[in-house]
Amino acid sequence: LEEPIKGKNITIYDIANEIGVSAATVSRAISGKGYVSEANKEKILALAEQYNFRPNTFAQNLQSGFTKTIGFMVPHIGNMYFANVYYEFEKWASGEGYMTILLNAKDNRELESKLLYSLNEKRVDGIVIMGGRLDDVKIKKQYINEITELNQTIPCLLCSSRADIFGCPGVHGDDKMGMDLILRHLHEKGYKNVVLIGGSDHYIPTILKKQAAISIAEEIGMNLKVKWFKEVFSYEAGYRSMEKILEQKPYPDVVCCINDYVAAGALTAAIKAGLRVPEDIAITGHDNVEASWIMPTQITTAGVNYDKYGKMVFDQLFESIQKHGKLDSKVSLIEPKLVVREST
Amino acid sequence: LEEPIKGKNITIYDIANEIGVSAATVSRAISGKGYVSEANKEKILALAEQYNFRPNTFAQNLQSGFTKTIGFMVPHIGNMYFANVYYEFEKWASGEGYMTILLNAKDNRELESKLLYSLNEKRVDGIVIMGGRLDDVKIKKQYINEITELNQTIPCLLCSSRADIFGCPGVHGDDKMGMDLILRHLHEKGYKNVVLIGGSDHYIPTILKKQAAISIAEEIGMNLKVKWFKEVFSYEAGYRSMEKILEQKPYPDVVCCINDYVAAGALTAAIKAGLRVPEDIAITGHDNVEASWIMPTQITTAGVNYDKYGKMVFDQLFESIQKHGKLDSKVSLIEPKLVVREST
DNA sequence: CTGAAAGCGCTTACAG
DNA sequence: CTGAAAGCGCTTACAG
Repeated sequence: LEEPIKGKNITIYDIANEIGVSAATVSRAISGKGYVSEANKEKILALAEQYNFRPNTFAQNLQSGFTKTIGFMVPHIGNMYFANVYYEFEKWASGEGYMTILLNAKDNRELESKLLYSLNEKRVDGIVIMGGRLDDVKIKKQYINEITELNQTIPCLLCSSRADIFGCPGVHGDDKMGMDLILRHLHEKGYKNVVLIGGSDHYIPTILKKQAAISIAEEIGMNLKVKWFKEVFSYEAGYRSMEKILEQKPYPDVVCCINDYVAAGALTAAIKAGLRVPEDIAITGHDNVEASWIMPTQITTAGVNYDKYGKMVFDQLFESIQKHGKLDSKVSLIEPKLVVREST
Repeated sequence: LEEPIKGKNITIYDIANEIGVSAATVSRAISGKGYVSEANKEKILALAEQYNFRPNTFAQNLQSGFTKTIGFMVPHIGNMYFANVYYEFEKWASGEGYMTILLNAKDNRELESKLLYSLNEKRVDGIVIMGGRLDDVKIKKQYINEITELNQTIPCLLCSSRADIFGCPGVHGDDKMGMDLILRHLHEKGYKNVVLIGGSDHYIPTILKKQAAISIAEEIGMNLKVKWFKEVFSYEAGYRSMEKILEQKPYPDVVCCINDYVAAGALTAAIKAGLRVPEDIAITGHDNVEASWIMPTQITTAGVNYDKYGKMVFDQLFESIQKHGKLDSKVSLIEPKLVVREST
């Protein structure tokens, strides 16, 4: 086998010359579009194989205008919630021949803008955004416009319950239903006094959970208090919040946490304080990430169907790409499922 | 401000026509390379700004041959070891203007081949590979050749201690030193009988740890047994292995786990069995991922400096890109650091 | 300092 | 079924 000269890539012209046909014929043979005689087709494909020929993607892109590349921006891929969605998404995306660029925006709003800008320059075919500014209660008009405008050029899909204010389609977990499942489960188990921790009134998802919790608790007759402390979302937040809660008796029967990281922290603080979970105090989480099942006392949580979530994100984005970003800005909700474990 | 017509992208020709200069001049003004009169430059940049003009990346790529894109293949981004390295890598990569395509190979050797193939087609500027076939003791010649050949076209960087057999540069944690740190720490603490679990003789990294453990234990005079059970690497593996170990008395003083997931499983099994950690039995992990510090009994582990690891991976790959893949196949080891926690 | 022209590698009507 | 030609949008010697 002759090796192509290193550095010089094989092109359709090389193949065309060697066989004595035109580049157009080679192109047809390789792409499988248009007529080519069987004889020529065979010769061309054989030589292409031999030279290990790959059509130059840029040239193809330049022609088609598509990159078959998608941008995916998360705050931090080390957060298993994002990692899980990404993993499932990538499966579907690569199934359709898309490659995905994964960006960590580090919860930095300026950086988000920069990254979106470069994704735009890169001319990806579509963009998925999770977290960051999407969840801010107070959000600069400019940060909204940026995404609205971007969506005119490149279809965007937002993992947010209020994707519509950005004029984009959205996919999000049904947090209200999640709270509902958890509180009704606790109610059935006979728990009466519940405290909700780990959120803040600066972030949409935690506000929605809070509102849902309040109205459901009222409906089923549970005594619910919301205690937002300084730290939010994290293991640390859960740990500190639980410490604060245990400063005053009587303790609540159960502590509902805004997510599983908070729950893991709360669980640890409870154990350190010498309490038994769930006998002395019960704990619930949200999202069903690794943190919830890895704990020695596994945590009851509202499970996200990540497979469905990732598929929905891809499907919606794909549809929007087909429609050149003209997909309406409706939000698809992913139904959670109650996962009962040892902590309740 | 006039909006460009939707769908029709602004090109240097549009700008050139409107101002009455040639496309070449516009190109020079925008790229900043070559001479342009101040007067023209100003007009051009102003109009570019107004139209929000972005040079078409494909056209540029077609010209330059570079994509400023890197491919990064891991078995599963939901494993925090990979997520941590990726996160740090991406930071440095985007600092240098590279975007990174993240691929999950799902520990499927065939899929790995496919993904590498498409990365090749995509003409990324460089490729990072973690896990998968790199760690197999028995590896098909074809799987080795694939990477060796790929590295001729696209510089590859392997996160493996034996990158050299693929003819590629490598970066890897110094597992031998990690075992050393852990065993000496245990020795100092007075532990005598240690069992190593969670690995298998089918995977290079666990074999290296095993060999290191055996020779170090002998050197410092500890009694070490290696117990590989059927399952490996995972929380489940740790849980089952610990169960097996607790079937027979006397228990070892301490169980060393091949990684933190295994350690988390082992810890949980020990707690379920009514043992106190570390009083009744001590446990250690490896890698310092979330699983090690999130447990209510935090796990002593060999900490990877992920920041340094990610930077080294990028630096080496970048250097290899500069040298057109002609970087020698030496492996850079990242020094671990002992992280002492509650489990010992 | 500027423009005409060639070239990067492919695709796709169009004419035959 | 095939080839000549134009075009995708940019860059870069080259001549002026």
